[in-house]
Amino acid sequence: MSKTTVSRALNGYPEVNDKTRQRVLEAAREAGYEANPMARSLAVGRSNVLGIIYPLLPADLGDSMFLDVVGGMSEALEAARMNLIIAPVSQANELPSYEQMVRGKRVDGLVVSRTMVHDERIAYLCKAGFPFVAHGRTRLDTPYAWFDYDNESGIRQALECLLGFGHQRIGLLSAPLQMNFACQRKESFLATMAEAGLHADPRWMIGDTIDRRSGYQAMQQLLECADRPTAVVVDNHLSGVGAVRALMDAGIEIGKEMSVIVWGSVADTLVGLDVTTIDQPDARRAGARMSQMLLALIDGAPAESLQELWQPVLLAGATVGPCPR
Amino acid sequence: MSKTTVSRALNGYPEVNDKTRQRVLEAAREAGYEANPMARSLAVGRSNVLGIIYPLLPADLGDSMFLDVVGGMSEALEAARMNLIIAPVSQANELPSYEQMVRGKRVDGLVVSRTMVHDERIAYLCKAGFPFVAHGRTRLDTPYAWFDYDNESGIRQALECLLGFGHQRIGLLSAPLQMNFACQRKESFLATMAEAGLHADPRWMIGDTIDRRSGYQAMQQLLECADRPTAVVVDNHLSGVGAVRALMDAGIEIGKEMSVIVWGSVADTLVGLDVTTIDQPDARRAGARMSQMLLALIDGAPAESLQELWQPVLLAGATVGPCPR
DNA sequence: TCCAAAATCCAAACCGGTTTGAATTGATAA
DNA sequence: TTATCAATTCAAACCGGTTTGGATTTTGGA
Repeated sequence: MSKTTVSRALNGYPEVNDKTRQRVLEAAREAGYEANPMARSLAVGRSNVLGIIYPLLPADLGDSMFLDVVGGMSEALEAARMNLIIAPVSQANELPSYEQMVRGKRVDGLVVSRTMVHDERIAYLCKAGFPFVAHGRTRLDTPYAWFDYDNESGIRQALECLLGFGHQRIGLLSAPLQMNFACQRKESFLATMAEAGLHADPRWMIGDTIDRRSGYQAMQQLLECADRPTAVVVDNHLSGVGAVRALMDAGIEIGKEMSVIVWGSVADTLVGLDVTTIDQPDARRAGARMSQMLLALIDGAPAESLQELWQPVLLAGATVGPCPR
Repeated sequence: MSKTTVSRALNGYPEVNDKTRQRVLEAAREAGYEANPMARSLAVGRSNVLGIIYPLLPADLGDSMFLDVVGGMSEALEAARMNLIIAPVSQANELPSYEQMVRGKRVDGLVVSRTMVHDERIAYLCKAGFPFVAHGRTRLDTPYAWFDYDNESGIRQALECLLGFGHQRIGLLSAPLQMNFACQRKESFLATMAEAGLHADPRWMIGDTIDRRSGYQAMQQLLECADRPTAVVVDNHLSGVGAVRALMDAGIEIGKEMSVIVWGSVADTLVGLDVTTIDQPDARRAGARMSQMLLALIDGAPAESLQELWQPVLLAGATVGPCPR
């Protein structure tokens, strides 16, 4: 029996007799044989693996949502008999890792997370013509596949809520503005405030708050303002945790003296305080969707047909109350 | 110029003229050439990749320590020009994934996390003679490489602390006892209590508390006891968060009416409450160490020389106080 | 019964590297 | 000058599969 026939029998090609196929399958099972995936992907030019390059930040980042998204991706891939790998890599090596992945053809497609406004990783993948789905958008002329939550809508919901409670002096804590989500959320913040005829005081908008410590410090800084705001929106949940903690430590009554809305689910993190949040629901389903999009892209679907915007939801908690005085 | 020479020039073999090597390197750089890792590992039988198979639990598990460990592993590997991949996989497919990894030789070695008392994954890897390091120990006759924190010492420290405060009625919330750490911690708990001449009431020892919800419910159950304990040790941090929350909701004054010690850093999670914890310091360094151990193992070091036990540290917080009257 | 078409099988080429063993070149010693 | 040995280089085999193109067998219809 030749290699050819065995290969065909195992891969379900039609030009092999049923009886022969049975014999082959039987023998394979008995010997515990399984094709060497290296050899296969070398021959076939496809690895049946999708990848995520995960940049390791210096600070802590217990990004619980990340694991959910990955979980969803992975589940969806099991049905397609594909695998997912995560390659954690120090931030400095991120771009080289992309080049390595692409040139080495270790994976058939990539998911790019934490998109920047101007993202060299995405620029590289576009230039190289390598299939990818961006988790979050970026500034780019050529069409590309992306999945994102609607930053504008989320901020608008939050501000409408605060405005409804009579707040007029509203602050914003932003992640670094090179990050696309931070940029979009800030722009939406400014636009919505302007529409409402309100002044967005620059002293109330603090940037580069991406972890607990910086969130804590930013809120402290805000509290020192002579005429501090009566409400604050925090654009990422780690900063949100720090900011809330700063309020607690300062003895400020949250939801009365100062209202707070945080983007991202703090519910899991902050025990004993029901924070009003802008929530991105269905993280797991989102991951599954991204897998499907990437598979479709690899199968030749046009990138411009693979762009999806999901809606965040404002979850009312106890950290928003009427504007004091 | 032949393939042979090029291959040797790029891989730094000595039997190639310096002038030739320079020419090759130059040309390679210019063409942006890089060897196809598939082809290489097919030929060489080594992939230069280490792996972790990450079982996706049904419930949430923002296991922040996991990311730190992975970060440390990855950093240590960059020096050795190797890569790390994490393959997330649904729990049911875990063992098949191990078989696939091993047979497919996709990785040169594996780290097994969340070890069980009787662990079929480890049994399989031993039988297959595949290099691995266990993150946590297991019950096994043959020697194997492992890295772990000293469960007995941690529990002993916690109990000595509580005993020092005069507590005698002490409860324990345990993760499922098939998990090795839970089993060891419970055994240490029983042993230490016995040594102190104290009775460990079965009603105060609750099992299967592995996430926030189960931790919450377990603590509720404990509170319903007619003669409830005055102190509780929780053997994992997610349950700890739930347990603390239950105390808060029940209006119990933590550290006065009820003392609590939690294994694992809750510090990040519980804002506004300084929990006494049994901490496993240096998660990042621990990851790095595990990488080194695995590399040594692959290079032929004997498994029995690669067993390392680090010491947890009791971090005093505000959740432990004198035994109430 | 015989022929064409379809079904089935196989040998060989290929994927892109590494490694073996032999051949060529250059240098040193007799 | 020549024999000897080391330094270089290269052709070919190999890793373990897939795929092409031709050969062989079966099937179906005239």
